Amino acid sequence: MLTHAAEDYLKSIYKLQEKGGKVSTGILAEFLDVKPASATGMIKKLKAMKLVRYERYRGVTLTAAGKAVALEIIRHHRLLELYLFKALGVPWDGVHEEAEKLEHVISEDVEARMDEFLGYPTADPHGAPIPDKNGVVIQTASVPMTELKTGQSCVVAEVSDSDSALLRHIGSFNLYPGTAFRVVDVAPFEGPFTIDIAGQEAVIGREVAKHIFVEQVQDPDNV
Amino acid sequence: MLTHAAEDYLKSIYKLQEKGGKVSTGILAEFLDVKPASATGMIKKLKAMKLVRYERYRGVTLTAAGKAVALEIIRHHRLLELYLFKALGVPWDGVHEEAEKLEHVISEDVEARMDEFLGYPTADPHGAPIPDKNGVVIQTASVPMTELKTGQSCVVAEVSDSDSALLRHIGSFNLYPGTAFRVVDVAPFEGPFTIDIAGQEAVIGREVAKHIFVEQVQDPDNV
DNA sequence: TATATAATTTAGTTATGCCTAAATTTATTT
DNA sequence: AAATAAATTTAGGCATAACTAAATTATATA
Repeated sequence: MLTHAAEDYLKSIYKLQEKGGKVSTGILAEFLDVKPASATGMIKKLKAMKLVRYERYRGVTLTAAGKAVALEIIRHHRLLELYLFKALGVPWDGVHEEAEKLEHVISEDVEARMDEFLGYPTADPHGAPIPDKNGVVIQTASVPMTELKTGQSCVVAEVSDSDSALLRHIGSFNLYPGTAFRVVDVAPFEGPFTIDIAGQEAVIGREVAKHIFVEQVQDPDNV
Repeated sequence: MLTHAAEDYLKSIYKLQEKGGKVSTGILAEFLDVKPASATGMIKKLKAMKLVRYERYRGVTLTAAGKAVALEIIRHHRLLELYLFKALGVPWDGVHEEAEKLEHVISEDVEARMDEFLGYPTADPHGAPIPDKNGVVIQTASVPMTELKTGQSCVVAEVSDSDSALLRHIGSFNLYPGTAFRVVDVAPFEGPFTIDIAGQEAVIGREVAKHIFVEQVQDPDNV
């Protein structure tokens, strides 16, 4: 069996690999809040287990076996988040931290039971896709809210889940995945977004907007 | 924070202390399937944290602080067992193993939510008492089934939870906590018990009977 | 092309928690 | 009271996973 640390490394490599191919030791170390030397050490162990491809100074990528493990852990994490949210009422800004500990520990049996209880869901409370039992992920094409222009309408697809204070803030505007809104104004000089959410206006700063991803963008001028 | 290993030691010391006061290093090591030298090492660390009282060759006991930690872990474990059983349908011979891993990892918040969901229960699926938030345990006066005589009636109070094959076997007779039965016959020379469970007869060997604890014993001759 | 800077790796250290083997202490017999 | 048996402790190791500091390699700049 893999150690918790090894599982965390594989999960992180997967996530970093998604946006940019090969993953450097430094990026990986930073992502895991660990010194680069520590990352080198773990990468070597993972290579010996044939879970990653690696050449010194050349970065690391997952093998098929490594990717399968990474997706299994991510599936655990996201199913747990949704289960904690729906079955136990844990607030959406708290589920990430809790799932981070549980993901390494639940059995496949319990996972299957949660999956069934939830009706085989495809997204977690933050809108992130839940890989299926075979590791298939349904990716949606979403863009950061920062790319929106005045007048555009869209739906929240996903929100970063790592910062719980940020999640509480976003939640205070009811900007959950699935929520529709329209951009009323974009202030100049990198200014904030004023948006309309079901009749309620809200002002969203750029730093916050970076962490909100939207889809189904409709430009009213082209309709 | 305490390590998982330290929590397991405290839990074990508590359980051994219940039946027999001071706990020797050897007994503790055997219980945890660890070498006595390992137990000595951990005991010293626990003493430094003021969680146990200890003098070499004199055995170990929990301090108030240590007992509080032990009861908290036991509460986690038993609430988890019941939650897995009731909310997710995990069979009663599987909940122990799963809870053993989860007990060190769930937050107090999630524990409180499970407690509420379950309606503030007082016993786990095997009949073991669940300590309350303040560490108060309601002990019931139960006796091993091996002490029963022909003709006596009683109710199952508790069943050992550590051996899952044994639990499956006991479950096949429907001998769950709360189940009433009457002793029809006790075979001589340490022989098996024949019992009547709601009209169904079952033959229970002595090794199995040792792990079943009963209460409310009624001797029909004295009624 | 040479050099400076940044990234990465190596080597050696620390801490936890387990192990075995040998030495020591305590308890039990005779 | 001495010998034996049992329990306990000490001492020395192993594995994991982090760290720091120094050495090496790659990349960018002049």
